[in-house]
Amino acid sequence: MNIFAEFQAHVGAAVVALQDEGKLPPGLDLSKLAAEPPRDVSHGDVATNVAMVLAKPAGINPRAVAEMVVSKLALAPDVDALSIAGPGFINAKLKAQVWPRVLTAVFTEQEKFGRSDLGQGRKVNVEYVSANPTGPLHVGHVRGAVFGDALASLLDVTGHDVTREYYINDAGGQVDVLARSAYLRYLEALGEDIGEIPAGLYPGDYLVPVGQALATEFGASLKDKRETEWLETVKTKAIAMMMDLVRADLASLNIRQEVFFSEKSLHTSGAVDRTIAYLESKGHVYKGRLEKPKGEVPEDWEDREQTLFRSTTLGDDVDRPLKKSDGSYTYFASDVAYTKDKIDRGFTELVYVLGADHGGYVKRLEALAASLQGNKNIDVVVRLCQLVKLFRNGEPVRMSKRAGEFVTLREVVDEVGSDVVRFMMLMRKNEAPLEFDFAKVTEQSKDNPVFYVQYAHARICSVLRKAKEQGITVDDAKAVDFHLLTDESETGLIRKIAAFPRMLEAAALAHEPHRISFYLHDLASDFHALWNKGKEAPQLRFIVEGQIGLSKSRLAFLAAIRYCIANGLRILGLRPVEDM
RNA sequence: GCACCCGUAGCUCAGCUGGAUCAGAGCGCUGCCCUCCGAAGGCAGAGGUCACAGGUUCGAAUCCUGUCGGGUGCGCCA
Repeated sequence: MNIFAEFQAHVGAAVVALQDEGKLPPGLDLSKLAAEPPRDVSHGDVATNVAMVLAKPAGINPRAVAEMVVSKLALAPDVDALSIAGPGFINAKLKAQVWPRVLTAVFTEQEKFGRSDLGQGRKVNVEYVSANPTGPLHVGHVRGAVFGDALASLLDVTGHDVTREYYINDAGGQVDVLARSAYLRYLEALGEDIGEIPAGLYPGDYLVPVGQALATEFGASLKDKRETEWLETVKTKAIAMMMDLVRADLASLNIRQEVFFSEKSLHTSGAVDRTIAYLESKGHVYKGRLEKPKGEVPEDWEDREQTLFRSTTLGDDVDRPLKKSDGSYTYFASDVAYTKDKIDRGFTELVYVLGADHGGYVKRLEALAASLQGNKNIDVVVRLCQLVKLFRNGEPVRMSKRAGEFVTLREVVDEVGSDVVRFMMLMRKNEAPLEFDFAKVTEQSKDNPVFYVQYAHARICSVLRKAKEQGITVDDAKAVDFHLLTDESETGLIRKIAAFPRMLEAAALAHEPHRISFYLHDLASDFHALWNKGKEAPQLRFIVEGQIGLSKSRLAFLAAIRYCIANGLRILGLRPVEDM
């Protein structure tokens, strides 16, 4: 149940009715129409901007439009009073009966409360993490991983057909480096003294098990061969083992992607050749020269003719090379085929969650989709996640890339827990940098938002337990009289609950899961306030001595708040706790 | 040089895709609230020229242009 969506539907119907009567012109664009909670509760329960939206295209002044719409809306169910305010806002006060209905809806929908069909089953591909398979994930990957996962869940509950995907960069030079590094560990496992790991190779000891596995599987058979003979074998094994590592890291954060897409497969299947030939036939590929880069010029820069993707005509800054000087394909060439593959799989929205350092990549991804979409309409949504700055007791945590001395994802999760990591990553807009202090996020106080929200949930559970001990239980919404909830702080909370579905839709449209975190913090805050009110005003407590009817309605009300918090937390990928 | 992101209270940040007495929350500071459902909480006070200057319209923290400041990136790495 979404009172705002319902009201908006009434408004839409009113407009149609007025058009039928010839009072409003046909063909008006209603896409900007909104029904939302007013800033100030004293204005009412729902507000709509119809009049302002339609005034100009209809050529009628806003107040007049508002009056016409009001005359129709007066007949709508649940509407108690309407008023026109300011430049033409229509404020509606809803009948008292809606609030009990909201609570009844939550109580019956339970885990499903908040879901919607906003996306109408649209096929959305959410690609996130996609870290090179050369080692365990580190802190730099955490934010994108959590963000992508939460966003995918958010799109899922709002009616999208979501696929969570990881692109494995298993085709470039860095996996050759991986193979050479693993080969050293293989020699080590065979008993050779390998000494210090040479610069340019991966020194991390997470490759030791790979060496051992190679030794077990192949014995000494790879030992005296030339690199060209063992490279593929070692590479395949190493990548497979690194991906197991990555999957385990992700699992520690409760993340499970369903598709792991291999870049290499795009080359072996001929998809890269095919797609580039296709683009060529469409005139998007040509031979030409690029201007010298303006910033720091690479040492080996040379002016040469090359195969280019004409992305500038589709909004990019420069055309993008598809082949290196040695004739092999660039990384971008793989992306051409990969994008085509996604489109062929039926996705019409491609979401990319990338690190902020990939900002320069956005335009070419958009250009790519535009060149490959054919008669479909493909939306590309790129979300960039800013850096996470690590602190411990206010002091920045130093990291050195040398000697594999970076903080791993696993270390962070092991220290503070998956729930804390996830919530903290979502307490900021993705474009804003984020500070993460190991000490603060595990603090058990209101300063810690994760704790604060979980505490509200646990407190509710505590009351429900206590009530049960006293023999008061609520199983059926019909047996509850929600009209008994009349205190301001109660109705305020009910309004907030009623806004939950709308909040989710808005967050999904904006691709901003952090809104859920803020909503939950807000809801928890209102709840804690109500709780404390009961200390001074005993009649506001949830369990009121001698008043079973009132107590039951309060308990059912609490249960509704609980569903809201729990559902929100689950979308963010946290487990609501009943006890702490 | 160009592109993208950011600039809101002393600090960390929200601001619901242009809405209304809208300039907000938390921390920090000051003063309060447990005989009582979990004080691991709550209430109240103080604090800002929304970086700056123009523009768009009924209306701008939000959109456009320019300036200043911070971050990221800029062919043959992935």
